Amino acid sequence: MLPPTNRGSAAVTAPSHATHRIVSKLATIAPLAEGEREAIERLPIQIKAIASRADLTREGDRPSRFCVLLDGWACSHKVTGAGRRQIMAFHLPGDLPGLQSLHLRTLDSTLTTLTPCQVGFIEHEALRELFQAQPRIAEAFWSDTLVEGSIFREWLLNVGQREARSRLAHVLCELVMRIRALGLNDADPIQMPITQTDLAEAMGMSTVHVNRMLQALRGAGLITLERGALTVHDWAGLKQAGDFDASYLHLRRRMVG
Amino acid sequence: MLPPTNRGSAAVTAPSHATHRIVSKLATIAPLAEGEREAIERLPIQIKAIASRADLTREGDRPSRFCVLLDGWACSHKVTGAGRRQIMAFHLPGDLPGLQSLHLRTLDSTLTTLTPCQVGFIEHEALRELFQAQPRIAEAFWSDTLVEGSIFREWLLNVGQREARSRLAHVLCELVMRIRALGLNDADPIQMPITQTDLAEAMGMSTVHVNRMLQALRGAGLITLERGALTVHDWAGLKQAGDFDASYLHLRRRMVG
DNA sequence: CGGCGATTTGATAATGGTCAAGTGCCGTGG
DNA sequence: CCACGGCACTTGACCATTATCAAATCGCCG
Repeated sequence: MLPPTNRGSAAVTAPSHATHRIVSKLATIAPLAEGEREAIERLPIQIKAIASRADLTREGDRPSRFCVLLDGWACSHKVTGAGRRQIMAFHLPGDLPGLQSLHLRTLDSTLTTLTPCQVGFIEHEALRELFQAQPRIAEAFWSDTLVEGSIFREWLLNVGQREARSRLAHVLCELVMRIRALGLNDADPIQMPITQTDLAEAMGMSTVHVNRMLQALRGAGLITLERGALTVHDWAGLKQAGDFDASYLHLRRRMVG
Repeated sequence: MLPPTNRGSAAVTAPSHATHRIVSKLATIAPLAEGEREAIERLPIQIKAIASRADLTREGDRPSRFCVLLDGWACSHKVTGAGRRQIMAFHLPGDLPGLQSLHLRTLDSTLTTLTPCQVGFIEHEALRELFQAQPRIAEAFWSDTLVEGSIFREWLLNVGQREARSRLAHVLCELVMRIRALGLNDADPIQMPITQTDLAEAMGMSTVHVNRMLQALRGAGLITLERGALTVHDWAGLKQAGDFDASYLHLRRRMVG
């Protein structure tokens, strides 16, 4: 009668620190009443430790549950027939990657960890019941998927229209803003555990060119990025270089200038 | 006591042919019960005729209503600080562009007509009331925004990773599929009232290069596109050239091979 | 007929890709 | 403690795709 053993640690009832991450994330976007927060924190969640560079779900899967990233970084990506990879989104702690599976039958991108991660899994059914009981919570989750859409649009603008240096600066600005909005890493340097190849695949450029553009930004005195640690020396300059305006993130409170 | 005159025709109660467009569109994505269809068709809608190349809503607006495109083509786009435009999405009849404004305070892209259009406007309030009465309808609308997100991801892959010829073929495949799925234009040639400059701005390439790539596709015997009329001579070949797989459109019924 | 926008063509240039090789960092195992 | 191996990063040389600029043609509408 013992629970089945799983790879990684598992707990079916919510340690509230896990579901609380969801509340914090949603709170950056939509207002939540106290009762709503509590209801979300009572969601049954199963927590697992996942290794770095492991696929959580794949394109075409039809999962019966969705993920909450509790700790670590992940990304969603797709690959062309010619084998070229595009990272569609970087996921930070609190993100709900693949929430779309709640309403769309099949997943259209692959979800992969970039670092070792703590991931929470919540059954669609549990969320659906919660939505029935408290429809306003559904609105908050819906808002989250809408913000995700807004970020995709900005990425499309970025990849389609901005030249390499500006494109890179823009992505760095976004990551800094999102990390700060979560209150994860307020002090410099900011932990940014992704490779230059990851950045390249997110921006539709070659790794070599990312390297050179990083050097350009460093040379201009805007940033340093070494061993996964980013220091922004000139936030205004970086914003300008990246043509960055945070409104597309739809954050309720602005953190940095 | 006469109703105020508007540019274009206006009617505050729904002619069901207008709201029926919404039902048809949603039905391509999510199943709807008969009662749900009827409830949607009773939504109060105000219909206006809009000229070609006119902005319906702009980035930063906070509208109290959202649009249904009833007839004609439109697009959403954003502009970089350097003045370069990216079209984020083409909107066909039945589309609900800017539905995001229901939950996000400000719009993050500009909605512009590409042809003369018939547009329906529905107050957010009316939709919110409908969602309260029939939560399953909210799911259908949510699904629509999720499919929109899926399309953005595919566009990102397209713009970021596919070379020009393939990128163009992919966009054409998508438009053909979406038009066919709506049952708008089953016969060849397909009306495609957009300029090569529009295509260029959607794909992040120059107009000149779009022109050359169109010639390449024509030279390969795949299509002809002249005066807004597209004929696909070799659908399988076009799909292959565009590395096209329609699953990201999340259509419930597949129309074309 | 005139004019304007859309399309087409040619010539030139640049951004950024590819290829190849070398350096540095870090964890593993002897 | 040190040698090894692998991966990330860096650099240089070369080149391809695609942008830009300029001008001509076409088609449509008034």
